Amino acid sequence: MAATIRDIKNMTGLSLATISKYLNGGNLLPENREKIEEAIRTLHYEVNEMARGLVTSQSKTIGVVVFDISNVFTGTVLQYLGEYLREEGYAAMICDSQNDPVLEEQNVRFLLGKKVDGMIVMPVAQDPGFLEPVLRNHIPVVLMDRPLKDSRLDCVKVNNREAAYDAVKLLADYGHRRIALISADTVITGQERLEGCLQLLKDRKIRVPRSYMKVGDHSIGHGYRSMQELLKLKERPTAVFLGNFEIILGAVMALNESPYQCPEDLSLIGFDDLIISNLSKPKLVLAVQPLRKMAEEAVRLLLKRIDQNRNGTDKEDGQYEHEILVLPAKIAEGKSIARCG
Amino acid sequence: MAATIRDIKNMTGLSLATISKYLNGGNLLPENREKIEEAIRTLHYEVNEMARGLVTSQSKTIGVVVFDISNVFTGTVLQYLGEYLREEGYAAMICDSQNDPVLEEQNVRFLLGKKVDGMIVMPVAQDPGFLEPVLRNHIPVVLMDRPLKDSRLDCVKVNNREAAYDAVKLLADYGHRRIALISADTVITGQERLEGCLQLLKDRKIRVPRSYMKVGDHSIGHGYRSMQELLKLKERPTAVFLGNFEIILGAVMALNESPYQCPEDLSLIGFDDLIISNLSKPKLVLAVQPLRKMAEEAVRLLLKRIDQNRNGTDKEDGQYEHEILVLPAKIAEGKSIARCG
DNA sequence: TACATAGAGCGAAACGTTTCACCCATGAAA
DNA sequence: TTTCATGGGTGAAACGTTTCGCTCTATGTA
Repeated sequence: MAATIRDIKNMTGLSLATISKYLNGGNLLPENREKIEEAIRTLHYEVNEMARGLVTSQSKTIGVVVFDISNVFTGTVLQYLGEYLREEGYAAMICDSQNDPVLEEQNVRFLLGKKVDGMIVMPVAQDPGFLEPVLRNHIPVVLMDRPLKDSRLDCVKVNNREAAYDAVKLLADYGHRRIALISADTVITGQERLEGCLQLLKDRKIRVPRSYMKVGDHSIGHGYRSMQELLKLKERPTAVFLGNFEIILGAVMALNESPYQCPEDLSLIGFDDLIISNLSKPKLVLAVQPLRKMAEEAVRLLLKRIDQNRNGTDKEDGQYEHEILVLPAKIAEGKSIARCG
Repeated sequence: MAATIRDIKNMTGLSLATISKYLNGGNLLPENREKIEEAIRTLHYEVNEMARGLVTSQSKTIGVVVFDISNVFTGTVLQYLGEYLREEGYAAMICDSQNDPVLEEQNVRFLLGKKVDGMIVMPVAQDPGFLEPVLRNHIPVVLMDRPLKDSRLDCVKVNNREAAYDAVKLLADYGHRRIALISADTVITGQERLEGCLQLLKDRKIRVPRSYMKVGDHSIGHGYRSMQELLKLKERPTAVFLGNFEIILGAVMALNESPYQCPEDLSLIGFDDLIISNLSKPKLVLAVQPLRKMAEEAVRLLLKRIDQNRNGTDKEDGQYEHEILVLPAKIAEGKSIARCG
């Protein structure tokens, strides 16, 4: 039904090889170039990527596996990933793991069957075992956001520990000593941020009562309940660190329902995207992750690996030194922190 | 590098045809079946979908084009779509149009080049022209959420008009007469909801002052500002209809920052997902869209079309009667509406 | 003039499947 | 005994590209 290269051959009288050369940007006489272009136009010809893929053994398709597609963080990253991949002619096959390691493993196998040229993975599992089939097939993988303990895996992440450290430092610099943390220990990013917070508190010799440590998961509910509980304490904190977007959302809701004001009664600093800073009042001080940059670097790194693979540049057994790219989250100014004492 | 059907042939002594038959679920002697299975296991064989696709001219891939991947509504729909497609062995290639009609058109062409078997589109353009190349190639398309004026296009959507009508009716039934609307006219769904609201107000002979009509877009900002303005009016409304998720988010934030309480001072009813009902207090009354059902039906319909296409069941020129599936949004109970007067 | 060189084009083989038409037993029905 | 269907199996031709090695012509160089 659809036009093929052979139709163009019949129309122009040129050979298949020449037409193929044209399609792949080779040199030919302007005259022939013209002919081919006209044929393509009138025939509505489009390259059949499956045939091309069969011979080049490249699908020009990247598998993307995300821990949860239905949240804003993931959505934003996917948006940027899509952009950069498209620029390079790659399509993204996106699979959602719904925070389920079993589903995640299935996703990886599924994409492998689809012959993707590479994968970008935001993992849910803490153990890299599920990537074994990918590595065995020498398909390049780049992790995002969450590193895994395997020396063969590249990763693009954010300096969670340092950024969280700096965030709490800011609170301390403003004179706060009663600092509460609402964060998560269910994922590595949360753990790292927590570590950063605690490190600073230790460095500054600031004691944190048990009741100020609200460690749960990255959910609206956890943020909401934790903030409610904090506000009920006899000795309320004067400042709170909020570990991610969902936690911020929940915590701010709880605060707004209370009689307390930010920053007069409570200073806030948050970690994550900046959409929220536009809507919350006063504007929140935030450690902002460079999502766009992360996506760009992940794509760049993955495409580099793919290229290395094709040119056999990789060492014996497809082993190369893995790269861990750590991008800095920057503190964006706002008005949610008041001087204390 | 990777094992092929030919390796299996060499290992088992069977013919290519027989092995292919096995792969596609044909009948063979248990003995041979056994042999093949062992060969597959030891060779780590996996079907090369590109070769298969080339001869069957099926990629087992569906293109999904969404107006904006970075919001929760889209994310949730994508999650469900992915599930159902996967069940049928299809992968999803997702493209984000970033609310830009130009990008949308590019996305469609790009996916066409990738030889997708069908497309699911949540469109940004109001004009169906950008789907022309798809229709010309006889690739089935199913629209979601937003119908387009073209008799050849199937669509799965929600009864926005009726649900909005019912939502406002509920407010009226509770005795409210000063009802404000925060909604959008920039997309067809918003327009339909608006129409539903206005129809009821007309039926009940309830007058709406200009200042109660907050028509903008489906954004947090619009919800936030509109609510602020409504609360500043000398004659405040006693109830407000909130047109979608983002508007709810913004409006509730603004309300929480104000001295007014819901539902004592202001009754609320919202349109969209139910994540928010868990977090807002009091629990919001919502017209909930059956997102899961929508995804299921869209996939079912699309796969039906693909099947019809293959079996040549479609009428001359690939014309069949299009289907517009309208699913009911249901009002979910909550506590955000108080009796009035 | 002779000779190398580069550019443009060509034919044919390959990529890894599916599928068509055909073959051969085997066993049941006539 | 012949005929016929049936189940399991086969070889070879597709599918639509890319790519390898070759030819031919024109151009520049000695």
